[in-house]
Order: sequence, then structure tokens, then C-alpha cells
Amino acid sequence: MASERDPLSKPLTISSSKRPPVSIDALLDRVPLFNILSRQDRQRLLQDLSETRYGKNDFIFREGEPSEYFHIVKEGTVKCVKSTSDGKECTLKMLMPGDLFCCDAAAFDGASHPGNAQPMGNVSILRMHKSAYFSMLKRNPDAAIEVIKYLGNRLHEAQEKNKILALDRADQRLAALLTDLGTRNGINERQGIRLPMRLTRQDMANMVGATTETVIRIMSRFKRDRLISGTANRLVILDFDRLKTLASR
Amino acid sequence: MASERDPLSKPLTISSSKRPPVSIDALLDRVPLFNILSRQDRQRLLQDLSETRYGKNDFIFREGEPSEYFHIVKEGTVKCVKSTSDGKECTLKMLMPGDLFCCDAAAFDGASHPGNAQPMGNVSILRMHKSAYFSMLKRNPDAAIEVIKYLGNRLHEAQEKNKILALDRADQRLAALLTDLGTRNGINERQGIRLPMRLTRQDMANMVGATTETVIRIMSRFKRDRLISGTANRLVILDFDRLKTLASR
DNA sequence: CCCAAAACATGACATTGGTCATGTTTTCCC
DNA sequence: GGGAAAACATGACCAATGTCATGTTTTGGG
Repeated sequence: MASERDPLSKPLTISSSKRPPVSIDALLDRVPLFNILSRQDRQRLLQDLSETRYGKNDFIFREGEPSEYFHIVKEGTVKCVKSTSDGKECTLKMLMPGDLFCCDAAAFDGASHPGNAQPMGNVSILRMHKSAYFSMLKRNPDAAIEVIKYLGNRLHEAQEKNKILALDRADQRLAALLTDLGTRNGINERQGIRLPMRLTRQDMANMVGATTETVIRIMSRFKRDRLISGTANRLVILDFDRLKTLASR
Repeated sequence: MASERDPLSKPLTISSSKRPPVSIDALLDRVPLFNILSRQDRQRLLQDLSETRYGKNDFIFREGEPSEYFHIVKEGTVKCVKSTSDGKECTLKMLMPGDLFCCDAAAFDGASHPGNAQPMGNVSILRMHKSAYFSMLKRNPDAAIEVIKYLGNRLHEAQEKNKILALDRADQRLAALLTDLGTRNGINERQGIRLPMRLTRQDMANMVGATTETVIRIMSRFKRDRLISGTANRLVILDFDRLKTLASR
């Protein structure tokens, strides 16, 4: 189920140590929002985009900071995180190359970021000031409609996750996370579907609303049952179908 | 905190038995999306909008049905529900007069509804075929930007709810629900803030991801602690601040 | 106004998952 | 390649919440 994504996601994924250079043009080609722009508008756009690199412990932005820019992930993985005063964290979404963020309301009125954006490893981000973004949308109703579609999809995702958090057990939530990541980003290998991003038990715990210990216990069970293998750096789904069945009861 | 909403929400809220007639124009005045349209476009819009009434046990649409229309709540309350094969339900959102739904991707490509839309009592819904909606957005980039803002807000709401479901205890989730409803829709009265919609323990359970019994127990405790009073038909928040503190630890 | 249905309530018990403690393995950086 | 830090692992215990059973109160339609 992930095979049709391979040729696209491979060159944009940060691999172990060496990272092939990615042109901005090659990225924009893959993003529907930019594909529909006229040649002229797309040239103008390139003027307004700037690229920034971040490392493991940086913040792209923090919760509460004013939201001034529209962002696109160019390389690497970015996580959207909310945290509580007592140190607990909840990872809302992992953004992959081509994903947009802050394409919404906060970019227009004076609102602030509702959560942190943090790199998972080395990432490269394109950004554009909201005024340039805003005027691009005004010139291109079709682009605005692409943003509406994108936001609609993100909303449905968030609502689906709501349902899972509200109704499912921890093992089902974890199975849903793994099959989702496998479907979106997995790379087919002989043994199964490999997840291309580093993902610790702690990372998973933050994504499914459970403690690290609980996730470790469940992953140990999954490993005993030959559903998965490996740890953070090399996580492979051995039996996608059985995992999927567990997730959707 | 709810006082500034009173003059607006009162005439549009379905009251106990008699419901004052509401003109479509009066509703559209309050919806940012329509306020920015030219007089001419707004006239055209009125041609394309049709009104439908639904009662307690109807479905406005069901999960899986093709998504053909853009909707606006005119009167009453609509709930967005997802359910599982084994009969459990999760209420994602309560929509009030002026709220939009299906303003997203599903309205453009051939996608289907990701959940049910069900009335909570008698409601009146305006709808517009996606082709008319689509062309209105193309003619009015500003309208498209309003939709982007609206969807952005809905996404933030959904993400905030994600965080609450992932990290908070049932009593905190319930306190968060009550203060949220109180802030958005509450009506100030002598004893406290009354919630204007009928809301059973079961309804609340479906909104916070808990069982009816758990919600009954927590509500009994809240009642003993003089945080709230009343049941479904007349629910009053007696101590908003304490409830808010409980919610946000 | 009456009565059936829905909503609310409460207890006993089972299960899930959190907490804390302690130990092993893996990773990664110098 | 060696050592500290991070990640993984497991047990004991307990708090939170689900499940099931049973009973009372409230509501709303005829």
C-alpha cells in the first residue's frame, strides 16, 4: 500500500547520513497549491520564499509566539506539539516534505501559534511572510481552494484522531498510528514495511496519548506476536493486515 | 464571559416551545463569509440557498454518503457524530446557528461524509450545491479566505480537543466541555450561566470520550461541590471559575 | 393527569493503564 | 572503541474508569 509513494518520497526523505540536495522547484512541483499557479506567479513566489535549516533540539516556533509566516516542509520531519504546564506533551501531527503549516487563520489576524513546531532530526523549511502569502491567495482563487482542501483534509484527520482517542484502547490507538504511518510514509522491504523516520517509544506515546511504559509494553507484545520488529531507528511493520484489523476492530 | 453574545444568540436559539421566525438575511449578516460579498453576489447567493427543517431523530446526512452540499446552521443545534461498528459513538462538535459545515475538500472532489450530522431537537439548515459554492469562492477570493480562517479555527479546536483527550482525566475533560459551552453559548442568569441546549449525561459522555455512568458520577460530584446544577433541560454552571481551574490544571 | 420511556443514580466488581522503581541494552559522540 | 546518555524493558502496585446490574426520578406525549 505504500509502494506507489516510494519514487516520490525517497529523494525527499532525509536518509541516514548523506542527504541529496533537493531543489525548491522539485518540491513545489509536488505540492498541489503551487502546481496550479501561473508561471509568472510561481516565479514571484520563489522570490518570497526563504529556506531555513533546523537541527534536532531547535524550535521552528513555540506555542504563543506570533504567527507571522506560512511554512512548507522541504526536507525531514516536523512534529506539531502541545504541552501542559506539568510537562506532559502531546504530538498532534507529523509533517513530511510537501506538507504545509500555518496556512490558516493565525496567518491573517494577529493570532499566535497554538503549539510548537519541532524538527525530528535535521529539517529544511521554506517560509513566506503572511502578507505575500495572503496576496498570492487573493490573486489566485484556485490556490485558495487548494488551501481549503488541504485544511479540510487536516480537519478530517484531526477528527478521526479524536474518535480514536475517545473510543479506543491504547493498543488499538498504537496499531492505528503504525498502520497510518506505514500507509503514508512506509517503504516496502522484504520483511515488511519500514517506517523511514526515527521514532522512539516515547515519540509514539506522545502521539497516542499514553505513557512511555505502556507503549513499551504494547510494542513488546506486538514484537512477540510478530506484528512488528525493531526499535526507533529501524521500525518495520511485519504484518500490516493484522495490525490494521486490531486498529479498526 | 457570555454576555456579549446574548443579544446575538438569543433570537437564533430555539427556545422552549415557540420559535421566532428568523430571516435568512438576518442570519447571513452574522456570518463573516457572507458579509464580505458584494450586494450583487449576495443576491445571487439567495437564489442558490435552500432551507430544510429536520426533527429530533432525522439525519441531515450519514457517514459515507456522497458530499454534495455546503451547509449552514440557521436555527437549532446540530451535532457531528462518528460511530463504530460496535455501537459506540463520539460527538466531534456541536454546531450552532451561523456555523458552516462541509465547507471543505469533500465538497469538491467525489469524497463522502466522514461522519453523521444529526439535529439535537428541531433545526433549520440552509444548503447550497457545491457547484454554486465553488463558483462563488472562485469569484470572491475574500470569501475563500474567510473559509480558510473558519477551517483554521475548526482545526485548532479539534487539535485542542485532541490534547485534552490524550492528556486529561475524565473530570477535567468534562469541566473543559462545560466551560467551553458556557463561554460559547451560555446565557447569564442570576444563579449562573445557563446552557441553552438540551444536553443529557449521555450527550456529554459522547463528547468527552467517557461512559454515561462515569459522566453521571462526575456530574453528581460537581453538583455536590456546587459547581453546577440541573439536568439535561436546564443545566446551569454555578461556579465557572472553579470549573475552569479544574479543566486547565 | 397518567404512564411508559428516557434520564439519572449508585453499588460491586473487572480491566486498563498510570506510577515508581530498578535493571539491561543500544546509541551516539568524543 | 569506550563510556555516558538515551532508549528499552519488566515488575509491583494502585488509581481511574469501564461494565453490569438494579433501582429511582423526571419527562413528555396521549
